[in-house]
Amino acid sequence: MSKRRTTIYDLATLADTSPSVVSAVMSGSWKKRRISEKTADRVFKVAEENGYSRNIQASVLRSARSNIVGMILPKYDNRYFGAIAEAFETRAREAGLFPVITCAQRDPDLEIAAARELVSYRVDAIIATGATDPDRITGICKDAGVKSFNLDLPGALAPSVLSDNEDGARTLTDILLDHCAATGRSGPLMFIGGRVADHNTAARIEGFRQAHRDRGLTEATDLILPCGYAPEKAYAALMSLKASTPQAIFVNSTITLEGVIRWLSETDRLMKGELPFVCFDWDPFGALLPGNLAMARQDVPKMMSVVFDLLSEEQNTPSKVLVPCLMERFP
Amino acid sequence: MSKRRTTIYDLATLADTSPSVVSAVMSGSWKKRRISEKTADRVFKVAEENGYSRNIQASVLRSARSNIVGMILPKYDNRYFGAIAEAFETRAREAGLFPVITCAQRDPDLEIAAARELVSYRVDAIIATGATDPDRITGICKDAGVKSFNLDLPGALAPSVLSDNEDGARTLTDILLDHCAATGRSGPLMFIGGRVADHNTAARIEGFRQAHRDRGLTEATDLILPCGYAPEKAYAALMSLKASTPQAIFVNSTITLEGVIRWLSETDRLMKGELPFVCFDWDPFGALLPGNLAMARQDVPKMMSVVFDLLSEEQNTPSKVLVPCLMERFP
DNA sequence: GCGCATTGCGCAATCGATGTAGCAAGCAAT
DNA sequence: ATTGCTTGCTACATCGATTGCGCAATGCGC
Repeated sequence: MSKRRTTIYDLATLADTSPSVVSAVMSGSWKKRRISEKTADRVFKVAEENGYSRNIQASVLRSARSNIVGMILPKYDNRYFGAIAEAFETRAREAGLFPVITCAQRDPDLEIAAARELVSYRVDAIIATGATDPDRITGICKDAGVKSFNLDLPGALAPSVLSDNEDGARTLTDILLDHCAATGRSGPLMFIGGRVADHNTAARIEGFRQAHRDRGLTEATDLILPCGYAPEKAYAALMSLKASTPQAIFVNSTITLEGVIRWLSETDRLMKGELPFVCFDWDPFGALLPGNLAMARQDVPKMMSVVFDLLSEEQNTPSKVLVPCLMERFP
Repeated sequence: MSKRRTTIYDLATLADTSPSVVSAVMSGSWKKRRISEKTADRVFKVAEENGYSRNIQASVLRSARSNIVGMILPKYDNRYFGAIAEAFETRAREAGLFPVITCAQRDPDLEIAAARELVSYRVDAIIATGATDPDRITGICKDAGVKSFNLDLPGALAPSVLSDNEDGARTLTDILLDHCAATGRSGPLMFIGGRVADHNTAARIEGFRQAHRDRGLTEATDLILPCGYAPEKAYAALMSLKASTPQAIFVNSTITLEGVIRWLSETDRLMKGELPFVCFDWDPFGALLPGNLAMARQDVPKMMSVVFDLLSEEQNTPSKVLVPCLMERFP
């Protein structure tokens, strides 16, 4: 272990040339530097033979740009964030950048620590996904001259890319209401999951309300339960329901859906498909559960596309892009 | 953007001291280096005021160790790999290391490229998770004097940590066989998903067979379908079933389960819970599907524990640790 | 045989942090 | 007054790659 690694100086000696030439050859800038093909081949050969690997730290130290992009992600425990992680890595590589993801566990302090850490690594940009305090992260980036972007949750100080939550929620609610009308259900709908302070939850509640208003219905406010995202929270909220159970449910995320399903299952309502529901966010198994009418699948590839377009622009001014959700409807 | 960043030289001027002192203070080694508390406080203050952030590239370049650990992961699209990613990040941070995960999309070439890239970043160690060719990765690491470990799939040249696939499969099969006996089913069981060349699939098939042998049964070999992990593959395999349908199914992964469930659902068998199954790997929604008898949940925290214990050891000699699965049984 | 352009390459400074070696000041013991 | 030790700090070389500048050699036209 830990033998000294081959450097451009070693290769220069072996290829009987200078470190500058080796550097130029290995970094790909050798044509611009007018290195002859013959010399370049010689360098490539000895590099190959000696298992040379460029020291990126040294390279980054010297040059201004690091070609590293950082992403702060809350969790890896659902398909949405998993898809974001994969799409991010793919696009970053396509753009010739090295992707670094760091998971902040939905912990505000960890988010800030992660941002500082990424800045220490001299990343060219940070994408803050679902951050609790995006503007604070943007602040840290600005101090260091690092571009920053918000994904999934918007901030006021940097470009933000997110799903059109309001429109998605309106469509989902329409599906629920149509189904109720068709099956002769007339009671109130329930909205469960999320936090009111959370931008996305607020937007989805607004969409939920609007769908009601559009039909001249007044939704029962007491059936709106933004009890947090965690499955246990939703489960507890449902168990302690005082009022009569709802006719149908709008579930705010797949994480919340886990709790809802547990409740449905334990109260013997699941298999009968007795209680129709829709869900914001998509999961392949969740899609197959009885009673599931539709899921709003967020368009991750499109969102990431927009982010990387913004990334390639020179300036880094606040803006907000809404990406429509894809609707997955089940028979 | 891209204003010049504050360095230890700037801080040295501002705090009226030398760069060495600033370096010692910022790296935390100032007590050992006998810097007075007064001076240290002065440095801390100007660092704070100027939003100083240490240049890790410069630091790593100078010192031998980088304190970066890399992980190569196939995908982020299921709970198992998601849990691995999170556990890895958590443990790495606890150990004072910076975690970098890179996703190789189950692509052998990308795996190798990823290994080379991580080596370029001078990582102290690489954990290859579910790699198609772990020994090749170990080779690249050895050339560079980097420690390497295999997770989930074993290699011959580096320490390997994986689930006890054979034992888990045997237990799962026992559950299936018990259920069949109790419900008067006597036909053959089916094993579906995975690849025979894949170590884990082979081990699980062995466990599956053993459970049969232990009861004096001869399982029908033609019902062992290692058709790959992808949902579509499993779906296609099931659709083109010539023989009579099996009495019960052993599903080799949650990814494969997606295809199985689609088939069950489309052939109208799912909701009736007509076809009992078990599954290697766990998923919260999958756990609630009708007919699901049990899932083998791999003990990710324990596996990661073992990996980091090995990581802290001096040598890096091949070995193999099997971690038992946790069984989740459903009523 | 002179001037000028082009080709191919090397020199040396530089990026920012680290740590060894060494120096000056202060104090105590002899 | 001298020696020896501690304290608190500074100077400087170093890690490995990059890059502006310059220099020698060659080709070409006249």
